[in-house]
Amino acid sequence: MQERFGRRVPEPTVVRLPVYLRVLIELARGCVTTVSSAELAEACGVNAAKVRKDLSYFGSYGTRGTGYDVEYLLGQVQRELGIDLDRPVVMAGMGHLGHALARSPGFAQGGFRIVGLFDVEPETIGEVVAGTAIRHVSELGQVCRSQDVAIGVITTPAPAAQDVCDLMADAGVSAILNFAPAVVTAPSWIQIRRVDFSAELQVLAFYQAHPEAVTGRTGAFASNGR
Amino acid sequence: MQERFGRRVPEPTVVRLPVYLRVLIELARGCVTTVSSAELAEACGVNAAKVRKDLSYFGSYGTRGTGYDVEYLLGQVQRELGIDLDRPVVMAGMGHLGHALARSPGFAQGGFRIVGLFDVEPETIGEVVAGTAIRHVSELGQVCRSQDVAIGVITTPAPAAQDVCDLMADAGVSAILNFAPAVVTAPSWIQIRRVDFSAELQVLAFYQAHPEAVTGRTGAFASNGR
DNA sequence: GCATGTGAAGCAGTTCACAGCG
DNA sequence: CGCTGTGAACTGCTTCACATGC
Repeated sequence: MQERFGRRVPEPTVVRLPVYLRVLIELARGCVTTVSSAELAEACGVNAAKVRKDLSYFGSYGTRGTGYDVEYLLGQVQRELGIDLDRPVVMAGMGHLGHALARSPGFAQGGFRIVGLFDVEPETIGEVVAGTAIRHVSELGQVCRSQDVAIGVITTPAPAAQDVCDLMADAGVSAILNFAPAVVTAPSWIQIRRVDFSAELQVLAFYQAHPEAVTGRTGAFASNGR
Repeated sequence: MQERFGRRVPEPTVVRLPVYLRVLIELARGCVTTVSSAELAEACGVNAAKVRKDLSYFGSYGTRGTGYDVEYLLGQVQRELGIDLDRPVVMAGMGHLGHALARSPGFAQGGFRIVGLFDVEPETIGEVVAGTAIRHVSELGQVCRSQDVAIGVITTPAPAAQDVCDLMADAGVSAILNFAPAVVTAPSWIQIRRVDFSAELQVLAFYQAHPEAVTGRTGAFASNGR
């Protein structure tokens, strides 16, 4: 317990951390001071054992017989997610999706700072979104390098996604969040996560067509009985 | 082999199907007629054994010694995903994100048909997006019931998400795709998938802070060596 | 000969169940 | 006494490796 390095953290655990964080913020806002693993689990739609195991990868943050102190646990989860650090981010593709995401509270809230917004359309270039002017994508490399940007977000149409990905890779970006409906490839040291609207719809459609295949997930992505 | 029911399909397999579909469409467009599991795997960023196992859940679509016929496999994957069917969908929350998604090609392409767009802002109501006029959210229930809508998409700000979810649940929707940065709950028979921009960023941030924890995923969401 | 399809082996994440401690 | 923290059991996805069949 309580080792910053050592125990390998399973990816599903990492993916659940933001969910815990969101619920903890909600609890703190509601002036709840203490929460048990069972209550936290309920609110996140997971089970209590999973909550305890997940948290145990990072340390012993609870009090036996009582539960977890909301404020303290909140701080610990934030620290684990590295939210206290400042993380410059660039985004390419400033259509509606780019606009929506650039303005979303998720950025500032997570310690992410937009240092560059890019597009190719002459009429959008110069427009200021979330306090940053949209520039031509040809400037992406220079901005990334000068500001030491590690995270890039792709919100272009599918055909442009791979080109933008290549630009980001060349500019030294080491993590890419790809919203374009395309599979992009990059050198193996670059971490890519895809967020794919139509793929998600298709998964729902699959389970509509095959109700017998529904895994009774009570996971972070599922619902549970009110 | 070749049983519509019987073998349980693992969820990770279901999630990969849309990726295969996307790559197959790309191959077909490029007039590629045949593909091996190794080639398909390469293009999707997974390994060949996984491709073969995944496809085997649905039938024997390949030819030994040759590979898979692209057009035929494409059709089979589409059929498995139920894309041939017509699926009415409603969406609530017509800000930038709603606009972007409503216009995205993922809808029509996947057999999804928008039958209702909803918001509460007087100035957006009446606006026509993707051929459908935005209505007040109070009409959501009536539209869902009359058109037998099974899939709902939530693109509202976080505070409205649970209310909209409740409306959809009451209206008989059985699958919800939630883009709002909030954890919503619904009766257990409703399937919910969350798509959370800031959570994804936070996951990337975690791995930036803990490079040693990176699982060498060559998954559908990762990259591989060009 | 070559690539699929698939049991069997391996491994990772989940769940159990209880010891430990406030 | 209650709830956390965790080894151990379990479940299920992934990977292997090879028989099968074009």
